[in-house]
Amino acid sequence: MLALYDTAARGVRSLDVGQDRLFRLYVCGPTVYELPHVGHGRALLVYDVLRRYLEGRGVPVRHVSNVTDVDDKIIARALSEGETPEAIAARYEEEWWAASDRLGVLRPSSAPRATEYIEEMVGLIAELVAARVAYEAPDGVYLETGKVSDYGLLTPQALADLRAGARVETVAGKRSPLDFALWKLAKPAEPAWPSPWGAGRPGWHTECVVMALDLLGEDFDLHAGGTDLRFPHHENERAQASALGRGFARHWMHHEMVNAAGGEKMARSAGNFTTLTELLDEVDPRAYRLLVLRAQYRQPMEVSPAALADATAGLARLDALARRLLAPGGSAPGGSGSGGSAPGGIAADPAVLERFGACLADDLDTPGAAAVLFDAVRAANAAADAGDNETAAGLARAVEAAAAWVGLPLRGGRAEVPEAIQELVARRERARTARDFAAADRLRDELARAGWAVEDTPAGSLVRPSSA
RNA sequence: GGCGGCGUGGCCGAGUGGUUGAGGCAAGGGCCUGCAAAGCCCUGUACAGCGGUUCGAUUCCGCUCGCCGCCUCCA
Repeated sequence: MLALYDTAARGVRSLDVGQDRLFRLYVCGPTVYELPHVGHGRALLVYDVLRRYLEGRGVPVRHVSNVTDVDDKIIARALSEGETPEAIAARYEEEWWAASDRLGVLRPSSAPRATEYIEEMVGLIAELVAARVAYEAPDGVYLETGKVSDYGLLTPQALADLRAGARVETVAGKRSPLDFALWKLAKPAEPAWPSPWGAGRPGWHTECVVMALDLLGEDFDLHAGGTDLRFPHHENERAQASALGRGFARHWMHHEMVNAAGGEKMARSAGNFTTLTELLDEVDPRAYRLLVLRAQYRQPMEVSPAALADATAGLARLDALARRLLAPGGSAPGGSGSGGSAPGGIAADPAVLERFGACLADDLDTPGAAAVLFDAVRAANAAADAGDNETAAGLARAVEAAAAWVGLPLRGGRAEVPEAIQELVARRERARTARDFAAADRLRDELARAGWAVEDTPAGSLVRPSSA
């Protein structure tokens, strides 16, 4: 029912999922110190699709995703903007959820903040110190990675090589460059919490372990995040659990990054989008979802104005199908021939949904699933052209259901049409009936300038906002 | 420097050791339409280069070139 590439196993492996057991998912969330960018959007969408796939299969999912609200970058931002770190974190967390909502991403079951877990983190660090896998240095407490027997599970390269080439930051008292901070002693004016080692704040890698174990328990099903988190973040997370003999993630999933057009750096001046917030102001959020779906999650993906335009066009094709074959009664073109709304009671074509689901189950092959979707669109339109409304309706219903499954609601319904626009449409209809096509075309131009597109169908003229 | 990944038609993007190359966008031709729009039908000498393995490679192996990521900021 689901196979995913597992970073630890370095291959695609089946996951143990079923309707009778809770699927426990942990996704690394954001550090809230700036506006989310398009890459964050991809991350949100990839795991949203995974979750919707499972839930659509009837699998209950507990989805935990943290919010890092205490961190060096937040502190730096606060200093540069003359605000408190708390205010910075609160503001950008709000922006994060706003963008997530606009994308139509389901909120996690739990979204704990790091600052809500300080005591638990101190407790875990104390355990690590007691187990002698962590030690105190002048500026904090470090985990001694050399004492974790399976350190490097997620990291293909030999740790010796890794040590050799890396920028090595010399920290007095650190026993190995690979050792990482569990607790950072506070400098003056920095946010601080009490601890047995002095006032300070937790290192970044500890919150996820503590939250995952607390909210999901040991041996949870899947831990996910961007490839950039594979090392050191995820390696270090699991090192802590491993050092204490706790079972951690059974499966590790990493999605690839987003690139700008042609390797160009994303910049507003280049006409690219940099923040997700900006992007969502410019394009239909569903178009970005479709763009993300059309790339496999383990492949880098390009986000450019051209790519977004492409996705927008594809989305318009889906919406056009919904408009033609799924629109509720009323002004929908009815009857036989080239149009007709779906006859009631027609079920979604099961073969389409089956093929669609099979693609998703196969390492989240969303490009394949999209191909199934668009195949069905063509078949539905062809059936409708041939007057086979029953087949057309079944296929259209399947398209609608499949798209909705991955969080892509289609817009087939008539938009609210202002009275003035309706009047222009009516006048144009009268002109056409009178075969005064010059007048009809002038009215169509007028509607276009007002942002409305007209389509003449056997059942009458339809208008819609020209952007849709 | 080390490690990993990628290079498929105008663009995006799947996929496969073998007579017939998913899907989308764009383009050209046709049908439909008063004209459009939407839709349908048709149209594409692709797999970076060079070697190797093989009866046969785009698909496996090696090398070269190019691009990208990671090597304790990072989705």
